[in-house]
Amino acid sequence: MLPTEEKLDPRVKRTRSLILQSFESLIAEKGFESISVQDVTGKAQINRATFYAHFADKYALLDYLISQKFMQEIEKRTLNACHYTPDNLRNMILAVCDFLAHLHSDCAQPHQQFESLVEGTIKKQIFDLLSYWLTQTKSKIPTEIPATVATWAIYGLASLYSHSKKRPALDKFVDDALPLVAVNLEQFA
Amino acid sequence: MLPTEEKLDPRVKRTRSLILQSFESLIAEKGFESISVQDVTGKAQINRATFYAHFADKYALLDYLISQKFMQEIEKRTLNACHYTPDNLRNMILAVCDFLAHLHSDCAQPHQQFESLVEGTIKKQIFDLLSYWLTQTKSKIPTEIPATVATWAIYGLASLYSHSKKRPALDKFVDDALPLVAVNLEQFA
DNA sequence: TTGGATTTGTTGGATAAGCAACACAGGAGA
DNA sequence: TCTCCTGTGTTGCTTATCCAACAAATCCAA
Repeated sequence: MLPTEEKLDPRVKRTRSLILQSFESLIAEKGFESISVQDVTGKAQINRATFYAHFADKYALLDYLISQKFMQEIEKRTLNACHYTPDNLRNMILAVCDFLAHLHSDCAQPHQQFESLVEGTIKKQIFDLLSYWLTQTKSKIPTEIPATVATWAIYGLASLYSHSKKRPALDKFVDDALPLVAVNLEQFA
Repeated sequence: MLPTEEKLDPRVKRTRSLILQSFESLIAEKGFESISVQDVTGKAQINRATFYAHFADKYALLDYLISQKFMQEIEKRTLNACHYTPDNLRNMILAVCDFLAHLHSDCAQPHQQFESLVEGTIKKQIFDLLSYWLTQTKSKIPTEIPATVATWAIYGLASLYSHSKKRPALDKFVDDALPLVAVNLEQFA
């Protein structure tokens, strides 16, 4: 379904990897908002023009980075090629919570702009994956509305969890939250 | 005198660096003799043809690597831009001993071929540096013969030191050895 | 507000790296 | 011996990256 590892020109892989690495460390160091494209290319030791051959701007780069990292989180739990079950849903919620929690500890001063960009990217990913799950069932039940509701609910829960001062035990948290999301998806189980 | 850091195309720097890194780790892993050019380019993730744009073969690569590392050892002790004094000579002997000792602990099964290639490369460097030192004096005394004698003596000493089962204290060793080399260079002091 | 400095995207032409194919040189085994 | 296999250098062509220069946008202090 998701061929993350395509056969690419080694130069392209190398350049992307250099860009991503330096971008990631710059985010940790000084925060997304204050990073310039020149900072990234300087640290990566690539030409600025080359950057623009890969990404439209630093927002596209952030989108790509976040997508990549989140996808890894999903693949780690082998949620990328399955269908809807309450247990898979539970694991997805865990994945999003983990992801956001790590993100907040890895990034300097997460400001509003950064947070909402991340939110957009992640919700897009969640929605696509959920939609895929729900269409795996033979029935022709429309998926857009339930997938939307679940997506927002899941992200909202993970956001709450990752921002809470003293984070509750994650398992307990998800135990409480899961039913409220699952109830909207029962027909696909 | 020795502009190690020229302004090069970043692609060239990157490629050389990748080649050197993978070569170094392969030497540590399986020894120089059994390394193929394909091993190096495979690990470095560069094209084999690109390798040949930089080095004639793996022997040229070894020569380059050893030269580089030795030069670093010399520069670390700021011996690259000075003239002959007994103290500088002492530091050079220390540098060669250190270099060979580290080399032997970093490389898998150092065989005869490897050792003699290293010897040739290092002696060339020592000779050039000594020649430079000796010509810094105003006098027109010929330098070739004394530089040669000192070069071989220094390398011989370092080889003895680095191969000895239980290495004696380096300072003591050099204290004993220094006068035997210095006696031939007194006229340049 | 103005003006200088910095950053942003973009372009055309130069150059390094990638790739596939080739002939050739050992080495191992039937 | 013959063949198979692996590694070596080399070549012509393609593609990605580099570079310098540019106009436009943005910022910031005077």
